Amino acid sequence: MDLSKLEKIDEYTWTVPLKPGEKRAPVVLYGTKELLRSMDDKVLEQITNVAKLPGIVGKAMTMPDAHWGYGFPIGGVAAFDPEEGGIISAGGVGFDISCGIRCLRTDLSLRDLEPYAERLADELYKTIPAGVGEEGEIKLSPKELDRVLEGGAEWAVREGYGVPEDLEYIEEHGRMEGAVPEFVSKEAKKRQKGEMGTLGSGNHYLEVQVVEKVYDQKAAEAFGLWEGQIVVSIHCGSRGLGHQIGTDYLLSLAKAAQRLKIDLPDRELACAPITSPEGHEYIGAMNAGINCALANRQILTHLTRQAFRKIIPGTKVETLYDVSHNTCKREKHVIDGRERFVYIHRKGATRAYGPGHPDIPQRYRNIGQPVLIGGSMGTGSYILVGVDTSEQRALSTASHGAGRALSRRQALKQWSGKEIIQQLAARGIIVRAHSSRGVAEEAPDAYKNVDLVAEATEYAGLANRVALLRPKICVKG
DNA sequence: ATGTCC
Repeated sequence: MDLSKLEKIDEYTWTVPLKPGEKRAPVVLYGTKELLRSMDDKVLEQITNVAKLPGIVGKAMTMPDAHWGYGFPIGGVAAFDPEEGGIISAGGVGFDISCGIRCLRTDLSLRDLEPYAERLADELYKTIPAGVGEEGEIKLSPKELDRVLEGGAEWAVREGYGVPEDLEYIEEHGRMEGAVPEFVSKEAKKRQKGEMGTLGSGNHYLEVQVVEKVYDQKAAEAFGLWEGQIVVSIHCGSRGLGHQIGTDYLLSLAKAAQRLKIDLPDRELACAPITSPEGHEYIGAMNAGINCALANRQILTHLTRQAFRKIIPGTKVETLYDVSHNTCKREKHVIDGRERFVYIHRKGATRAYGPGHPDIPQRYRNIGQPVLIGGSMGTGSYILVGVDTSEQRALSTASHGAGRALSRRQALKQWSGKEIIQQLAARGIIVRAHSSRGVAEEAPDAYKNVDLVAEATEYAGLANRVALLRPKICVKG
């Protein structure tokens, strides 16, 4: 990104000056000079376009891990007020609705794990269905799938995939209100009927990780984390169903925008007023997509427990937290000095409530919401905690991952999957992948440095680092 | 991300 187009507010906060006559909300980009410089100019163009959408309130923002996406940048955040003609956009949520990370803590230390690592890797690879179009053991009738879309992780626990305690540590207690299965197309449901409890492909993964470093002892204690401990991170979303909802509603919202003569700065920003029929339908379908993803990660949690207990009997595997990073949620915030309900698009961005928020599980409430930043394969991941300053700065939002630095195509040109797996093995990381090409696309160096993203997230006042996780086993689609 | 072009 060309930094000369930006105005520096402080080392971690940048804005774009308004051109004469230009009408839009303020744009704020969070991140260091180095991170911003490595971003595509498209990120700036896209977030400036978002700032022009009807009914936007507050600022259009990008997180330190932002990169070029469909319509909205990934790492883009924007809130809209329905009472001011605010819109909802499928491109502002992302195709993989409610893609997110579930983190599980175990009672194992790295030393406990080491003798079993290869066998556990094989067992996880066998147990966790993954890959493009890959189906699992669970086949659902249309009726049963509707129950998934209404019930989310609650449905999964009811069916025996996990324990009620898991639900307490999932956003929305595992079930998103306002899901309307009737607004999800037959096609979307057809694609999902065999895909519940599957990991998918692309940047999705299941990693067994060790807590390498604790930054904040008090928060780590509250989260049940200690140095040397084994944890598991599951990164996946709403699979074929979410993707199909995105495809369906992109068209429907584009038609609505045309009918209502909404002046779109970019065709990819197809949107409709929150209060319009199309907007209303998308919200019902999107919430169903969120429940699909929450149920999916809940089933994968159950499968992970099974694999651990088969190889290392008696292992405790508890849900630390589950965050979504592709959503649009109705939340109460003070904007322009007034409390109001707004619809916040967080695309490749994580909700990050500071201490005391009632939606944080009791156990963590005085500390803040856990924030999970997934790293690229073979590097590291971070657990952070929400802070007070994030509300005013970014409507309680933080980064979600490392963010791509190279496109998939560029990555494929540079590496082969085989060499990446060998390189990681030499560093003690066991990779079990369904696709060698997928591994090349996800090569560690195709991503930004996650350490810099986590550091910038903290210094920008969005969330504080609690623990650094290093991968030991990585299962990929 | 994605039954990576029904």
